Amino acid sequence: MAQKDTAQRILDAAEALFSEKGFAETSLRNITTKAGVNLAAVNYHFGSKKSLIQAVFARYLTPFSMQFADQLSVIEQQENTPEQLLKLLVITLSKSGLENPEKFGVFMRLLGLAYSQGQGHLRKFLTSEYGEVFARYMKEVNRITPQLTPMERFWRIHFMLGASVFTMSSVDSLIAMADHDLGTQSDVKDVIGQLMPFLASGLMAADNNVSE
Amino acid sequence: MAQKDTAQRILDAAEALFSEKGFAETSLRNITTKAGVNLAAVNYHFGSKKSLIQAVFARYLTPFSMQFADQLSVIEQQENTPEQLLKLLVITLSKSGLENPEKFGVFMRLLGLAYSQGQGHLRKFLTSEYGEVFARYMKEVNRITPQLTPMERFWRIHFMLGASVFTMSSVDSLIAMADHDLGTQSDVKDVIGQLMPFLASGLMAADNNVSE
DNA sequence: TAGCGTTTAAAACGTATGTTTGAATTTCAA
DNA sequence: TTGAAATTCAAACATACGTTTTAAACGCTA
Repeated sequence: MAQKDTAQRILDAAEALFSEKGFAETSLRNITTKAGVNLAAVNYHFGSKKSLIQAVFARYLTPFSMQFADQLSVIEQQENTPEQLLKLLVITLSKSGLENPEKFGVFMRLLGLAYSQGQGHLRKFLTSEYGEVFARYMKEVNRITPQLTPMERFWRIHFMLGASVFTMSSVDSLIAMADHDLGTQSDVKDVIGQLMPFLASGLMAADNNVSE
Repeated sequence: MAQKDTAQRILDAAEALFSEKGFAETSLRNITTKAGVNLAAVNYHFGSKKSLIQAVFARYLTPFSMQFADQLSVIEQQENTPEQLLKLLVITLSKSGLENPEKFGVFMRLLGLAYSQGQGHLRKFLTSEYGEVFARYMKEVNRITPQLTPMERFWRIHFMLGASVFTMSSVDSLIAMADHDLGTQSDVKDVIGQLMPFLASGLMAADNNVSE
């Protein structure tokens, strides 16, 4: 290798800039300047900007999905609470290259972008690569929520995902806002501590027959 | 006017394209082509692309915030349930130019973009224009959740906002997914019906002292 | 109708983007 | 050490962007 590892430094710079400004707003010149590599290195190592975006996700998601598949084998053979299933996600995230809260926030921001900005290629790439593991997790959610209709379960999962992604996408500025407004001093772990009972309660909420 | 109303047709086209592709991904040529007007008309009527983005939001939010301020005066003088406060939001949204679900989805998608893509000018514009009404609403939330610490309340509000924005941002494709997977046939009203008890339950969730 | 401010039109400007090129350089096994 | 492959580099390419310019067309009032 020439000086360290060009491809990895490109990934580092790209992931940081993507999570800050989005995909279209981040130019290859931004990335290569921050990475300290030549402009053409992106197309040499990754082929195109689209492939680079996919590679940024793959670096997180491939180790995560493997770790997650392992943990699922355990969970699948016991009874679980909603909090346990949620904790499995959080713990696996922290064991697959996302140990420090900063990386975690970046990852969640990327995940949010994949939903809001990912037009076609990203969506297809993600579902084709990691759809299977997700399906196994959903089976466990079904097991612990037999009282829910499939429709209720479907939507509540997405509500939970939305609350998580939205919050963690801008968790730094939200923490700053909270600390400023409330005089507290929180970190990402505190936020996750607040988030989990909220999600569990929402998932298990009583019937939604609201009287007019 | 020349043929109909150039400025309004620009706003229509811009709002549709912004909500589909985001701000940076939508060019003025996309907008003016869809609107059937000349390229220079955007800079003539709005001054710049940034001002156009702000104008797209103002067209929704200005009538909404006025309607909302009125409704708040009523709410402020009675006891309310979480569901009532949530319903106030939904109803006001549907009474201020967002009556049909399609428009509602577009609006929520724009709101999500304002969070994830709005760098500086949008954030400043929104808070300076509509921050006051939001503060009044928060006062009512405080009233009905005396058992929550300020920190719990702060985070749960953002969790609720996140679930709403995230879901409604891509509500069309989520509905399509649900209908495909479950064989159902839902609309935006159904999703809101699912969302409200989820949010209310999350907001009122019991203490978050999770045992290890 | 004459005149004036408003609005539209087509074209061009300067800049920034993703990508490609071809030569220079580095790497590493033979 | 040598030579082929892998990598880096500066430069240029073609394209798309936001914006500006200049002139023509329109709408309205006097």
